[in-house]
Amino acid sequence: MPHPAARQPAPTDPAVDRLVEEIIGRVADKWTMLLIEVLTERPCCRFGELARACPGISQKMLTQTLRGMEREGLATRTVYPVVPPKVEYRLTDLGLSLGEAFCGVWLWAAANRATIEQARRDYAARQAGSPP
Amino acid sequence: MPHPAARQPAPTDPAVDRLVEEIIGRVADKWTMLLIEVLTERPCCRFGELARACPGISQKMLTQTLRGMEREGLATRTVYPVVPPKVEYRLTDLGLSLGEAFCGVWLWAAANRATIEQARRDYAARQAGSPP
DNA sequence: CGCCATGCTCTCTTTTTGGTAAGTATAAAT
DNA sequence: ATTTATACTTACCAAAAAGAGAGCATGGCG
Repeated sequence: MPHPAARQPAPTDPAVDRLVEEIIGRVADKWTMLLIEVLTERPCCRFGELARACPGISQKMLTQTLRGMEREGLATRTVYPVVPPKVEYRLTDLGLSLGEAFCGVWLWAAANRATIEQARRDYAARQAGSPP
Repeated sequence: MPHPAARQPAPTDPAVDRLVEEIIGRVADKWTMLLIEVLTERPCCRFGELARACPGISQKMLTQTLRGMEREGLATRTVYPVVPPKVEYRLTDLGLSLGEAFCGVWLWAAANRATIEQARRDYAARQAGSPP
């Protein structure tokens, strides 16, 4: 999605584009982003800690998201063979760098919040006004 | 999701956080991103042009995504009352700036493509190796 | 007259996603 | 002997998202 001027020297290879889109699709979901945020602030967390830090997430989604992050190389999972079980999660450098990259979108959203809310109101007003 | 060091002067208000997350959820989907890319490269497109530029998108999804972008203030929709119908879409400044913000993630994905693919292979190998 | 082009909109079906709840393993504590 | 804690996994079900395909409006064209 880069601005033309910002695109890397490499030519726009459609195959690369598709791959990048797929990666973004896998990586840019709500829970992954939240977990990256949590793990950036507290670099080493157990499963239960993460669950408490993500209000509203179900165990299933948490497990699923963490497994996905592990698969994509964003986080590591360390199992201590003790009982009761203990498992720790950390971001990899890759995960950390994704957090930084996503930072731009986060700041954009924060900065343009008011504009977007106004746009929604305008849109709603137009919808209500024109049909009659 | 900002890095602690990069967070804006404003304190981390949880209400703002939730709003920002919601905005990102609405704005950061596959088709919206693709459309922003297309409309950045070719600033004024008709519906049919956009459909052709997004291989695999259904009419329904295209309409739906464009309406969403209009609602959030990312794009404008101009209807020419002719027959057959003619409708033109353009990015707003907000839409353009989102493209720029998202550029960071795009570049991250492009730059780390190989690393991620390797991570996936490693993960798959670990899965295949340990169960037995 | 009949057909085409365009940008939808509507309905129906399939796929995907996510929630809930129960089950598992095991050592230590009571 | 029973309970507790932890990190899952599995089965089942409901809701949401997406795809397929038909229908619509209408002026110009042959």
